[in-house]
Amino acid sequence: MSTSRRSFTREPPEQRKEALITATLTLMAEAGPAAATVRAIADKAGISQGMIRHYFSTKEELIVAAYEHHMQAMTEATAAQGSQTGTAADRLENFVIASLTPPVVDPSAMALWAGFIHMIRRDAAMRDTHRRTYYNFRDRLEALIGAALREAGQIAPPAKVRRHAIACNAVIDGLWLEGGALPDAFDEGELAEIGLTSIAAIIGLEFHKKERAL
Amino acid sequence: MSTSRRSFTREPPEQRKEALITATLTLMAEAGPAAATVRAIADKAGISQGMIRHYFSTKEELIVAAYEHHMQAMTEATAAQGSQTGTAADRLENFVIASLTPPVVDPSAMALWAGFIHMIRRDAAMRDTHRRTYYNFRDRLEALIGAALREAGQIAPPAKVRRHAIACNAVIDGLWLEGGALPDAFDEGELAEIGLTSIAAIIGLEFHKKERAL
DNA sequence: TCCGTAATTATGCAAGTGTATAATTACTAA
DNA sequence: TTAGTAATTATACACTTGCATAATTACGGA
Repeated sequence: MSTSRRSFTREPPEQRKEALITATLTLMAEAGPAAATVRAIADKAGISQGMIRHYFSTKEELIVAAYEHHMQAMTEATAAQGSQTGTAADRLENFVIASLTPPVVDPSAMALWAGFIHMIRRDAAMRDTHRRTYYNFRDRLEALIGAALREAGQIAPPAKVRRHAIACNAVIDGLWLEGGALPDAFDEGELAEIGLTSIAAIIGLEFHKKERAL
Repeated sequence: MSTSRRSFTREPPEQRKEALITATLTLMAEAGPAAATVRAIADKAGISQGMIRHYFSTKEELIVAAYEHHMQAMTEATAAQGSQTGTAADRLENFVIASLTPPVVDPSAMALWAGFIHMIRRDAAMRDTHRRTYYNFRDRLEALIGAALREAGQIAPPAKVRRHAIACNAVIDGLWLEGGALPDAFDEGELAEIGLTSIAAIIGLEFHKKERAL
């Protein structure tokens, strides 16, 4: 009989990887990057630590995958709420609101992001993910701004729309950051309201939707 | 004679603390938070590791002091360039420009900041420093905005000036972040230019200074 | 000049780290 | 039913970590 090992079932690679990634993100969000050790990750995922090296060639690689996962989740969260229907201005408005309210604005999500972002200077894969994520967000914003301006009958040179997108992106990022870092400093809905007002001023357009319920 | 120890001189506590703090910041900026071990810090500071526990009750305490130091340096850098003389609009303009050009905008400074900021959720002292730093920056911005508006003969309700300050702060933070994270994505002076244009639009004022040299 | 004190160095320690490897076990296909 | 194989677990290893403590040394006041 020898020593009794814990029983296990074989699972598809994608499921195992996802479990490891989720465990990594949970640990990092709850207790910081330092808490995401191979043993803690494996424990939280309910498997043995050998699995990390089996599915990822190194812990570093798992971290990169977790970063990618987190950023994709945030991207999807901003795209979820009806950025598809309605006028361009409406879609832009929804996009901004989604970006500046929970669950996108969230202390855990912000801390997680910060725990990753300092790595982009030293890790090429992390840098690449950051670059891709940033441009993806900004390009979507730029498309919405351009469409909203055209919709309002304004001619907008591409260079100007680009600068608008950079500026609006910065407003959103800044407010998102501050909402995550000091959650008690802002009333509910305040970040979105300030974001919309600022973006309207920057691109020279007004949003027409009625006040949202608080 | 026994074993030969390295010779040393006694130095004032402030000097030792500063050496340790500087070493910590350098290591964290160059190689990330994980590289700032007690041994590496002591080596870089040119003293033995026992000094860390002698001047700080724990490594954590040194990290907090280093964070405080870094944020104060950034604060001073934004205050340096003539935010004292000239019209309020000029001072606001200088403040924004200083915040959106090197050495404030800097990949190392940004990575350093990110390496710290994820700790504010778990460490009360870090959280306190962040809160203080954030409000200090925003309050200075709010004062400048209020003065600039009054100067232009506009009446501005305090609540409105507050919202303006939150928004302008977000623009600056966002641009600062993006400039540090993707230094090649923006031309020299572009961040400051976009920042000034956006802030002018948000508070409804124009900056009159001539174009700055690139 | 010399002694006491505190700063400083050196060393030790228990715990934890990522990774490598060996031992087992579940599942598949014949 | 039974091999074979790949997934999974368990364990070992070399190294690093933060902290504690003992041994030394510089310096100021008598």
